[in-house]
Amino acid sequence: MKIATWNVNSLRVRLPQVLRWLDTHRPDVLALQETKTEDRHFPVTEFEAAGYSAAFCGQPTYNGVALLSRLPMEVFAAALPDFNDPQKRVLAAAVGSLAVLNLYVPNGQSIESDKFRYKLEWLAQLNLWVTALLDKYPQLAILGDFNIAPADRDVHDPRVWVGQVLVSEPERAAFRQLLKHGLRDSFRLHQNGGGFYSWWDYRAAGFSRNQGMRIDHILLSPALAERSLATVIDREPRGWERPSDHAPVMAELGR
DNA sequence: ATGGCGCGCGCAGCGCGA
Repeated sequence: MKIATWNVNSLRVRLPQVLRWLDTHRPDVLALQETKTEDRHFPVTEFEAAGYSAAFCGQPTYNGVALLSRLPMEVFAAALPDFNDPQKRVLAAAVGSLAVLNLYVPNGQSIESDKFRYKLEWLAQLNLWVTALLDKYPQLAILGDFNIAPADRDVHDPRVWVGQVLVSEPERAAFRQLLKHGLRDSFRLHQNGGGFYSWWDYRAAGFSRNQGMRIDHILLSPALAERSLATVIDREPRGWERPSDHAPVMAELGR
């Protein structure tokens, strides 16, 4: 089984690339973030023609998440519970024996910003929810754009980013809190080195110089981590014409 | 070196992303 995540930075613009990538890799589930697409405009028929059913939770201009699946899918949440938030950043579904939680974690903008406080509150509420989810769904995968580089090896030049949003200690502490539940960063089950990124700035030729960050993740519950065969960041679409600034990340599960 | 690009919105240029 293959599950994947991709921040597409507008599904309207990136639809041909998503269809191309699905056709090549045929994941069972693909979680999308930053669809920036209202539900009434979601390209359901295009994905159905490709063999995927779709669940989506969108809004105009900003945010928006979706799940594509080749297997029957039953949505059980479209928001963080007990957290009043108009921003569409969460979509959770049961797919076969798995529970899949698609997240678009707030960016935070800057440490001084109100948006940063919102990010930390959002992450705290997520941590509360994950405790309950793991009880109910032992086979839980949490995937998406976390907007957190967990460690300095996930940042091209940590000195430039010290104390900034995406790498600050409070954000990393929230990420570690998720791992304390027993969740594993699936990429790190298979690769210990640095220099592996999932996002590169459009500016300053970030991709061609591999100046990026690893902020898109697939976390696996203990039961799923045991089944983990591989997790790869596919850099290829980042090199296509008019790319998203994020690359897809895909995990392969055995048994 | 904090701009640099790309997106939506909407028709100029701004807010936002990371």
